[in-house]
Amino acid sequence: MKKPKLPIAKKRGTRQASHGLNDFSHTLPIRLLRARQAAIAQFQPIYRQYDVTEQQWRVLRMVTSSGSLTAAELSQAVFISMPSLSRIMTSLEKRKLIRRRTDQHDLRKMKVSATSAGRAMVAEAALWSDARYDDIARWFGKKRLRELQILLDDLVETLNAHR
Amino acid sequence: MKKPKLPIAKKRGTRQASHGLNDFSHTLPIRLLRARQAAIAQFQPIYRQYDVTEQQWRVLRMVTSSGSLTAAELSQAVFISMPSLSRIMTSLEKRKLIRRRTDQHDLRKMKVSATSAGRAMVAEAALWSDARYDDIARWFGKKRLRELQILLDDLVETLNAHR
DNA sequence: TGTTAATATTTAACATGTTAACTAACCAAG
DNA sequence: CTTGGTTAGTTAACATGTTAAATATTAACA
Repeated sequence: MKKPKLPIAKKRGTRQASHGLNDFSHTLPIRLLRARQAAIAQFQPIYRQYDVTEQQWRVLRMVTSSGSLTAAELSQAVFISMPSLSRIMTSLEKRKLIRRRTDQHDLRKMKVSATSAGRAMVAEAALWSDARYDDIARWFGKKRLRELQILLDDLVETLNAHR
Repeated sequence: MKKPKLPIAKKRGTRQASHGLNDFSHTLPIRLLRARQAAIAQFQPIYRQYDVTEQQWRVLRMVTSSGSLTAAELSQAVFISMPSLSRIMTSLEKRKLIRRRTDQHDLRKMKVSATSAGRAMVAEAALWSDARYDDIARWFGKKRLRELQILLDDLVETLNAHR
């Protein structure tokens, strides 16, 4: 309620960093998108090297680190919708990096697990990935990074509470 | 250089909200993705009502608020790649919400502008959109929201500086 | 001036995001 | 045991993200 609207954030010559709330091209969704792309870009060389997409990497890493999950559990964990996950699993299965089996106790469920080839690949790539993650923490500051993560989680919680 | 590697963040039974740095399923890219989806979800009713996607809305709003831009300028402003933008413009043009004309001074460039129908639609939808944005600021706290935005911008700057 | 390099946009090919429809298997009554 | 509702997963259809190639135009310069 109210709309003082600020003096339009005094357009500065650079037209760069105005942290205003209603500057189009700098809305919250766009900021989050930009941050995500910048973050992913840091890992791009690794994805290239192993010929996987960011999403495939998320799936592979999760499947490798957990014994064996159902598709639904995996979907939740890596935050990829079931339809997308279904396609990704098909492609990873073709490459023999993961395996899908129907659960013996509930024939609707699919248990997903990594092949030894998949495990080997992730083990190798994870070294680079972890190092990159440490770089980011060092450059940005561990404290600020943690602060950002908490804010992000809180934002999600707040928004989901109001739906 | 160095790898103290922390005591693996002492696995806690819950395996839920640890704000740790290397908990799969809670990496920075996934967190940013989740936050973005939660934010977009707040505006979904509006997109539905006007039958536009989030991206189309970004384009429409920017085109409407700026007199007339080139496709490249628009692409930068709304953070959508030229290939995607090209398709989006085609679809918005079919719906007669925007117009494309070749620049008279440089026949390579395309000037994009909103039709009066496009302007009318955005003017109406923007009321709802702005209200939603204010809601978010109120729920989450203006101060924290600004803090988050600054952190996001700084993260982008930091990451882009190290490429 | 004629060749070549650079710029702006589009198209193509493929992976993913999203919504809805579809299939198969479970499960709770009756 | 069978009807009807629910759950898990896939498929379909369409929009977008991404990379590379294609086109057209402009700029640079020998």
